[in-house]
Amino acid sequence: MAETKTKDEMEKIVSLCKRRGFIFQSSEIYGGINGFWDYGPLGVELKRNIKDYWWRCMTREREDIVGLDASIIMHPRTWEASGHTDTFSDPMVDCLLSKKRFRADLIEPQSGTIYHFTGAEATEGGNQSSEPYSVLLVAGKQPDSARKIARKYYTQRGISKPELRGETTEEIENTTRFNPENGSLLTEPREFNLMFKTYVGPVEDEENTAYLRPETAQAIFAQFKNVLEVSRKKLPMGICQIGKAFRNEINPRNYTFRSREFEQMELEFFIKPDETVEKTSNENNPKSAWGWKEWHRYWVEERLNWYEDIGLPKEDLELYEQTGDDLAHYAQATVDIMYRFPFGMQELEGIAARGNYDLTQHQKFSGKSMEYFDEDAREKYIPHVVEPSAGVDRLALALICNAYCEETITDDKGKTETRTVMRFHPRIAPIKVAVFPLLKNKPELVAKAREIQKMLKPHMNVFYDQTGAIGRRYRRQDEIGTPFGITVDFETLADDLETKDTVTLRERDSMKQQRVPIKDLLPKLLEKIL
RNA sequence: GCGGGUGUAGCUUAGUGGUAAAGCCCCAGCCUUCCAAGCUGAUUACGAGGGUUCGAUUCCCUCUACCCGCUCCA
Repeated sequence: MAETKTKDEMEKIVSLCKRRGFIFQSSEIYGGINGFWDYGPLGVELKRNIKDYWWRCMTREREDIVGLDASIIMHPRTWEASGHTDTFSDPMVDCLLSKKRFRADLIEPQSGTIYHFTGAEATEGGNQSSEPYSVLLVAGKQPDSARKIARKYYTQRGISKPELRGETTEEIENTTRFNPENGSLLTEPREFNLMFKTYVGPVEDEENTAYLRPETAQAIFAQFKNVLEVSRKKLPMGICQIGKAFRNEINPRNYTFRSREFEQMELEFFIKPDETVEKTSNENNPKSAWGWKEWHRYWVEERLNWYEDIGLPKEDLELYEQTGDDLAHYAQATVDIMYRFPFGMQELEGIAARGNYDLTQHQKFSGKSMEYFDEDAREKYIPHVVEPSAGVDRLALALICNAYCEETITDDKGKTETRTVMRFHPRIAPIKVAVFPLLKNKPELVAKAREIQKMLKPHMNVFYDQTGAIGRRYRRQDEIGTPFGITVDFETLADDLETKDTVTLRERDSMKQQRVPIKDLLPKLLEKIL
């Protein structure tokens, strides 16, 4: 069933998400707003199930991790310490000829001769341009190649067969104002600030500038000492958090994949520095000998297993190890967990070994100690950290893409039709079970179905439906990924049959049904969805 | 940010310089003893603003959103 997910399919998925209430465009009635999305009734359940399961696996079922829910707006110094104020605002330049965009600070300085032109005149048609333009000619190239570039530029601007005007030359060294690929002049550098800016208090001035957090992680570092103390944990220990983050993406793309407002699930797992590990490891506890490499590998494995646990197949997941240029300057290692989206292999989660960079920075900027006293080693140090950081919205999209399936089925009479099924893992399916009376105009069927709905409701998301033919109701649930359907029929009510107080339990993927005593329903379902 | 494409009902599509049609979905009712049956009825749309015009969903301009490519991407 591993059919290829095409772009065509992506469109169907987007359409289904809207039609059934998973995802809507934000502010749609006003024409929408680029990079923002809303989750409808089913989408919000899906997201909640994802977050709940992550939270359960990260904190409740572990003894070494605790939670945090920090504010979105923090003291602006936070972002100076983390480096976001600097690195999240890159000056960018565009090539006037090719329109290609560069980061101004990454352009190699060049030396050579600048050819300035004051304009150009068309040899045909008679129109002209008085816009100045310049081309850099590096040593060893013919002057005509500079003129050729200039003619191209003016041709682009509507001057046919242009004759160049006002040529002058200038020697220059180490300039970054020209495109290294073609010599064309670049635009003035423009700031691209990727953090959302706002003002704390009603007065809008520089003093009051604050930012919507671009990641949840920094609050964990900032609260490290507080949380460590109240949690009464010893290293290694982790602090995790789920919350909104904001990035002014230059170009949001691929549906909800790259949004300007998104939700993260982040863990900062604090560990001993490798030097300390050597001193304090003991034979009874193998993990005590783990340095950052072992912990990093451990978290990659943990997270990979977790994705399989909620239904993403191994063959559609891939690990990508960042190296060299990709790797942030502070990171010792980063592994991305990628998923095969219909639009390509894309990152779901990054697991970074960040050394003690962040805590060191916050110690430096706040003047407050971030040190930890290790009782085994009898020494103080700033803990190191491994950070698994996942995107909730990306994961929700991955799960939707993964679940989407169209299958051709043939009925008893040999008629074929298409069945659309969302094969969500029961654990994350928005609705766990649907309850139907076989017919709605038989009060005793309806009453029994309502009774079952009431019984299950406190334990899971149940949907009751009595409209139309039973087959239609099954298909409706298939399309939103409800894994189970319960139908009350006449055999449920028959006093003289063994089937009294049994119902049919239909399984979404196989469409197979079995008769189950009503009293067995709850344990049977709970076992599947937990 | 650049280039190209697109925007008519919840979805998929017709169509026209004189305010719009259909299928599916949805809702109500009837019917229906297990996989989108049938019948009756109902709601719902020309992305926004401006211009040309007696009159614009249609032509023009601007904006916006979505898709593709480039770019960007902690």
